[in-house]
Amino acid sequence: MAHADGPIIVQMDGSILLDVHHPLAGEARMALVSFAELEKSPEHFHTYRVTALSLWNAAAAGRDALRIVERLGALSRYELPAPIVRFIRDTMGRYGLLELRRAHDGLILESKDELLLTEVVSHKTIAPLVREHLSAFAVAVPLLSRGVIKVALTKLGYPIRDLAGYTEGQPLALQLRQALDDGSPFALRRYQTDAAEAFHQGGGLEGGSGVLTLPCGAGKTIIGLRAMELLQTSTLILAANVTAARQWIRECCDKTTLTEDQVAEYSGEHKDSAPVTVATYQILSYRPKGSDEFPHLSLLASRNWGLIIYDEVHLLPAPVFRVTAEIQARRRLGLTATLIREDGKEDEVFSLIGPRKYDVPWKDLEADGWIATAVCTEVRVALSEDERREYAQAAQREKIRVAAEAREKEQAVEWLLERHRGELTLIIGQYVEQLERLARRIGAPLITGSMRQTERERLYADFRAGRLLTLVVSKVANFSIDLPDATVAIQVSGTFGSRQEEAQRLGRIMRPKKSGTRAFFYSLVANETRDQEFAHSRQRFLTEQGYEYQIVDLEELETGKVTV
DNA sequence: TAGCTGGGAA
DNA sequence: CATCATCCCAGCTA
Repeated sequence: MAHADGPIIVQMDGSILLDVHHPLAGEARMALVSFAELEKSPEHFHTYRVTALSLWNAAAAGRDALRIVERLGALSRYELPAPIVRFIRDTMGRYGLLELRRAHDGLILESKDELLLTEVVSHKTIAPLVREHLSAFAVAVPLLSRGVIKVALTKLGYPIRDLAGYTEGQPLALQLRQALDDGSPFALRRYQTDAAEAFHQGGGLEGGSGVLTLPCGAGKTIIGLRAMELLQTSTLILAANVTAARQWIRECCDKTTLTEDQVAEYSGEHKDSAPVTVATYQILSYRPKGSDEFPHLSLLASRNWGLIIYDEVHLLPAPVFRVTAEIQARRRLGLTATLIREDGKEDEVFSLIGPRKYDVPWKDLEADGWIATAVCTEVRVALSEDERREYAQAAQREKIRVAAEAREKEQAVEWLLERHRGELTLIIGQYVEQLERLARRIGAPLITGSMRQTERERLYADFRAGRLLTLVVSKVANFSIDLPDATVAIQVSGTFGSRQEEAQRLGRIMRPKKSGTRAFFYSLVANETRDQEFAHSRQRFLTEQGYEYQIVDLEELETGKVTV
């Protein structure tokens, strides 16, 4: 039932406006995030959109279309447009109309809807995969087509419920430890147990493939280890870089009963294999030039893996997708902070790894004290007259850089450093030249990709120990998990619209602090330029998670008109 | 055998 | 939309 003063407005085109100043805005956002995606987040009204994929994820999580429509109606200011109600019902209703089951030597695709089955199997992407027509309600499909057919049917709009089950994999006994080497007790947090359980439940059929989304610093690794403990089987872990890979190895040895010889690294440096093997995505997608072979992909078939863990699953490269399509009988766990792929292949993650099984909102962890309370501020600076002229004359792509490198950002950095004097501060940016200039000006060391690892570690150690309070870092901050945590982060420039990157960078200051302290995240933006557009695009994911950016002008800060 | 450098990839 | 990371490998030195 619509209310004259509801917080949301559902429009004919499928967009949903949320009045962020409404008293029920928080509640509405929580409801929306479970079945819609945030598209834009300007100051007063945020725009969400229900998409097929967001609805299927909701359906896979057991949500009901009627309940969603009811909830939407209750929060809506006006009567829901009929086409939207229909879209939600139809889309969610299509999830699981087709089912895939295991037969003696292959797979059976079946549906209670005879017409639907006839229609999809005659489609040009599906027809070649059909081996035999068994009845009006079922066709036979070869085992190896399991992944391909799932991708094809999701693209057709009829995602399959995959009930074909899994191979058990080679058994491997392991337990999480009760206490660590230093004697401190080790126990899972509630949401970690729940997330692993959500992945596992349903046991042999539906459970065992899917994605868990958790904030940076929520302990994704621990959840992976718990999944291994639930399954007691040999496991292949795929990580985004060697630092992360080694982190997994350390955690396996520290926090489970696995011994060092049971855990191996498979990377450019080491090509070892063990019941638990950790490999990088890059080595799997390595192809010698001129060749069309992937020499290391055979790792996936080299052992009878019972579980494959995809760390940072949003980074999964194309060749790994292809093999993943062929190993659909292995249990698959995807872990990520955002699930957003900047290349738009979310539907393939959905089809090949599995639907989202559990989602821990950032604000929930904040409320429970597992991550710090973050205060986000967008600080606007002006272009100088010279810069304005340069900006006006520059070609489209040049404009981006001119705005991103606005000199007044340096002044803003100095002001903020003064404001947070004595606190551990990271200054993060995208252009090395800009960062070099900035580092010189404030007299702080700069870390970029070209600095050797040993040198970086020395600076990180100084920073951690508090001997060094300010550190300027390039995109190294997007990747390395060994980067120390700070209480203040100042972002001077970033990749076009990358929500992933913004989340990572905020994550740098999210480790829980001593009680009472807060973490500060500043994003510096050049006024009246494309810098703004990019900044807002980047902020979308965190806005979806309930973070609000206070917008201030540098001038207002300097004159004391506003405080942060 | 280890450690560094540079090229190429995605 | 380009920039800057990363990684892997080959080839070199010691």
